[in-house]
Amino acid sequence: MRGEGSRAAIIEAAEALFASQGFRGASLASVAEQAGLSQPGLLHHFPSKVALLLAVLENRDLEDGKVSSARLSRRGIGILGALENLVEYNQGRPEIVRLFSVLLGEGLADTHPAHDYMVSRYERIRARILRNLSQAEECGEILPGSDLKALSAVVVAVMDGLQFQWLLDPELDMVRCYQVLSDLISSRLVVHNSDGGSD
Amino acid sequence: MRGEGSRAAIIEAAEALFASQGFRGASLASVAEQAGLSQPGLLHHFPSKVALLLAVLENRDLEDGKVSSARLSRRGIGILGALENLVEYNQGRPEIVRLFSVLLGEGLADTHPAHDYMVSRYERIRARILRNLSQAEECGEILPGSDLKALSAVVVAVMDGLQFQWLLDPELDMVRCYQVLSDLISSRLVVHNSDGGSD
DNA sequence: GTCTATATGAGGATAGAC
DNA sequence: GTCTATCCTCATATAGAC
Repeated sequence: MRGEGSRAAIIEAAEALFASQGFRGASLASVAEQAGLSQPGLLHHFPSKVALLLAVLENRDLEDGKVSSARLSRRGIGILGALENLVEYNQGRPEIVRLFSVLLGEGLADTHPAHDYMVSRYERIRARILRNLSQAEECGEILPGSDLKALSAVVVAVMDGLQFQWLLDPELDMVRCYQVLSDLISSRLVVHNSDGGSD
Repeated sequence: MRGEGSRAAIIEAAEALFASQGFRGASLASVAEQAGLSQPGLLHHFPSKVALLLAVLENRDLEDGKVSSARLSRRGIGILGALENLVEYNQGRPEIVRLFSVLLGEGLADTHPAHDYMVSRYERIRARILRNLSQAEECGEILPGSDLKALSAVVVAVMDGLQFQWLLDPELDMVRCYQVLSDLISSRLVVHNSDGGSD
């Protein structure tokens, strides 16, 4: 009981402290304290600080996978609305957004333990959006001839960039900003039939 | 001679090392070594590590000010093209882009010495773009009724977000991606007269 | 202006008791 | 599974000689 409870408490504490101080900035002792045990006690559950970081990322993938598989399952152009939901969802959990933003910055260094994770994360995200957009093009939901690969990168870029601005200035309304992009795409690229396109 | 030369060498070295390792990750000793002197020798020129960081940022503002005052001086909707030039320019200097991206991530923590700098930096950038877009609206260059404040944030967000993706995947073509957004804005919001609007 | 030497502290990780 | 005690390394910063 106390064993598994500790592990979860450690991951939760690490999430919070890596988010607010970064991986480098947060000490194992501070994580341990917040989790309610000693620093060597923490290292009983995770062999090293890097292992703890990887566990935090793995745990996030797990948690987010539950939500996003439901939220992002829409096909074709519906991805734009699904991502808007995600932006709205994220606006309610600044700590998680901060965690990824901070680790994204740190992870740019190719020697950082989160580097490979970030590289594949963005490959995956862009590929997913591209798949939806390509599908939308094939179905005639959007006009052909656009550079959908570039568009995918733009959509991801806007979401990330807005997060940084929002974290620096909580007054900024990410949803409203995202909608500006989404509306531009819809009104310019999307075919608006009366006989619908989504299921 | 050796005095001023050292100061410049230190700032250059710090720029490179803060970019690749972050402010926290780079040690004063490593900066000093790359600048060709000892760590206490470095601290003769800058009283502390934080002072060195602020000097690096100040120096960047100075250097970038020279270029950007020339590049970004276009009025009204011309800002979109000016920013495209900036994206292209940035694609040729990954180290500077990395510096800002890394420090942006670190600077999210409100205790980080670069935090205040980042907050005012983004306020300033958005305000500048908003000013241009408002001007464009008044001149009739773009259709009235858009949320130009949100649009400004979106434009900035794309530029930043693309930089992160590019740093993780140098294959990504930032200019091409930026153009996708720029084209969306132009074709949807910009009034295309035959009698022109820019001087 | 630059150096060597050093003070001082923090952080990650290990050893071994309970 | 958790603790205390400890080791080792590294980093910032200072003192004082040249």
